[in-house]
Amino acid sequence: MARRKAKSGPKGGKSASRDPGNPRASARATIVDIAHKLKLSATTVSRALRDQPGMTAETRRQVRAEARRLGYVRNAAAAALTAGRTHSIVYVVPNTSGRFPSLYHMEVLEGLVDEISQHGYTLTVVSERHLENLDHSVFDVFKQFRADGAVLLLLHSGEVPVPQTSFPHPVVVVNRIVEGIDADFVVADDEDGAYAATQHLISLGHRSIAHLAGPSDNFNTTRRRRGYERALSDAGIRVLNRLVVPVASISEEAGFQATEKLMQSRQDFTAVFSAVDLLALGAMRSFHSRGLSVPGDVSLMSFDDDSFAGVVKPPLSTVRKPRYEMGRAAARLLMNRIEGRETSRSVTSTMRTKLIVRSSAASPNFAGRKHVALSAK
Amino acid sequence: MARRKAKSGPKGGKSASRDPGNPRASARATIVDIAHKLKLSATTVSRALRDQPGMTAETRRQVRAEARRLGYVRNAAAAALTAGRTHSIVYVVPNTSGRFPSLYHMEVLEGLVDEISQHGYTLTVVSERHLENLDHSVFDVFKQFRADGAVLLLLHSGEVPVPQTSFPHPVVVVNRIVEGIDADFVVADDEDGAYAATQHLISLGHRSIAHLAGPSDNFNTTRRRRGYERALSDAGIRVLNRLVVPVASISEEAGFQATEKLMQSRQDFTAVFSAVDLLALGAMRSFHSRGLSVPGDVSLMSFDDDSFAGVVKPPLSTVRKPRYEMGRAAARLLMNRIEGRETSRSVTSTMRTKLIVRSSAASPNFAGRKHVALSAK
DNA sequence: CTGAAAGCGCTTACAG
DNA sequence: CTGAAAGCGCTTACAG
Repeated sequence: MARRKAKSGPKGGKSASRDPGNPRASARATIVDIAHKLKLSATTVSRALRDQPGMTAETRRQVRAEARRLGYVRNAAAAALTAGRTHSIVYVVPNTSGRFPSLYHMEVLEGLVDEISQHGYTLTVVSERHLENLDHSVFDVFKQFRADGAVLLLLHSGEVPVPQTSFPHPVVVVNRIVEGIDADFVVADDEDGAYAATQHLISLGHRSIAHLAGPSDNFNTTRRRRGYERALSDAGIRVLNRLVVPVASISEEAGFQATEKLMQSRQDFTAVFSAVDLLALGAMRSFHSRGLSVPGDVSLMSFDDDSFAGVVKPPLSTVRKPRYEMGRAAARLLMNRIEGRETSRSVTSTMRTKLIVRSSAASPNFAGRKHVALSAK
Repeated sequence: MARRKAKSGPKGGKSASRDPGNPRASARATIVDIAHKLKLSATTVSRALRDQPGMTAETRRQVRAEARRLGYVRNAAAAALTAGRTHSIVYVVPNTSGRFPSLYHMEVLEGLVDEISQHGYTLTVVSERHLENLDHSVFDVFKQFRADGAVLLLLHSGEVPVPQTSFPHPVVVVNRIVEGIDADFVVADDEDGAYAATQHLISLGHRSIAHLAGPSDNFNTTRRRRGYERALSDAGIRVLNRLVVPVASISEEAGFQATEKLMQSRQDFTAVFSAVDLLALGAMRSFHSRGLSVPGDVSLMSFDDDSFAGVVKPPLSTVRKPRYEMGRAAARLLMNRIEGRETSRSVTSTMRTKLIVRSSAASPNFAGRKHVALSAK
């Protein structure tokens, strides 16, 4: 006979929980334990537990009560094997290098977990690095892992290797829109956030506003630049290319260098809108090194609300993406797809950003301020 | 007959990958696909794939080659169901409120994922909040989720509800040691880190060093205080209780208040060792508001290397825990337990901290400095 | 060194 | 409204 039968005693190995020889074992109740107790079939129990229609309310009630008494928890492996769905979502952890991505993706992850667990789903985390070691891209995640859906947080700029085949399960891409892939998207309205930041500066009285622009192949910073330009235009202010300094990479040093360059070009301006907080940090260093005060001599606004933003001197006025909510939104999109409520080809959920007003921007003090152009060394 | 057979055609439903009617399906190859191709049994294929002994090198080679050709990936659900182990680890995401915990647990998580995926394990993330909604504590994680092990990052101070029964699978607790629970532990050597920080101050010439102490029920900050006291004693400096200000909760404001209190008590000191970066931030505010310069008039050292530490003015000298490495260490402990290499009752892995010297601490300028005691308002 | 058979705990057509 | 039977894709004693 089968070894398991032999091992688990007279009851026929139906469940370790009733095995007297193994009192302290994991002792998981199964669906047939419940069925036996109630003199029902496993089929009925299974249906009752999954809220399937076609049964007395009374039967259902009894099954649930018994399940609760026994501390029954569905064996996810068995369910996955038979039903062909795992009730799990994979989240691909990006290869983060800096701090901000880390913070970003943690909050996305938290939103994700909170939302899917309410739907009875489980989150499996896979690292992009691991996928790469297996010679796979993030889009190949289903080749290696079984899940009912995936969310990919895409943090890097530039081209993305668009997969040849369509995905076997729904995919949500967070943080950027990639053309030509069969997925849903969650992004923040970076353009609108940048618009609001710039407008804030304008409403303070600034007319000459420089911009530290991110890399031109970055999905998010290019949209921030558009927001900046649109805010100026809408206020009847000309967009001057010489006030826009593009930056090739995102770092404090890059922000410093870009600002130095701006100063050396002897443009005059009363405010700067930086596409990224980290760049703003470099800008501050540049200003301070020239004895310029923020916001006394120059106002500064930025984007991201990185963890240091509220803590630097002066605290940075900036724009925040709803990171946690973006995670939840991604989860909801996935649930809608998986449960068949969403049938359109692709949906993009664009989330509102939030203007965080701190103290790095103020009205220009035309009379008393040091002209930044004069501070060029 | 069975519906699945009927559905997948003449080959007997062995695998969708050979079903001509469904060319684009998920098309997962199974073990029997490989077996058929090679005229072997599923048993042998299964064994070959799991590196079990007792077979020709040649057979093994063939199986692996065929598996690769077919893009075979083990069906984890089936394997879990039969073998009784899931090859997955649960990570319980703590309820973070502040930023630092978020950063902390992200890096722990990354170390965890990287390490376990090398062992063929998968990471399932569960939130503490979700467990609580189910009326469970973090220690009940196995009641709700099946996994071969768990890692719990315990961030909060104070008592912990020690579980009555032992765990059905290995558990590693990260960030604190809890007596009376059947687990392994990964902690940093906070005492040693604090000792090093204090010693750094002493070697700079400070003899009068105040301490912003964390909550007295916090596992980590109490060890930091011990490190501070031991460093003083070892240097022949008396530990003065009036130079130690305890704080009830950890926040910038609490650090500010504690420092104000210290100043008002008119103690004189030339340096402060703060148990937590966030408190140090409040201390800085207090000093600056009194026109005291750091490190000109007071030196400041801290602990955590929170994300703002390198970015405030002046950049904070502090102590860093190896967060990523702690995640890996937790994973390794788990693997050792699961694979039976570790049999002792409990092992605690204490990780070395790192002194990060930036610019908030310098030699005391006894001649020129403003005495902090005189700055009391 | 290799395989046949049973079983893990569910779910799903199908039949009543 | 309920159940018997087959099957998901593996792994594991057991037998040769």
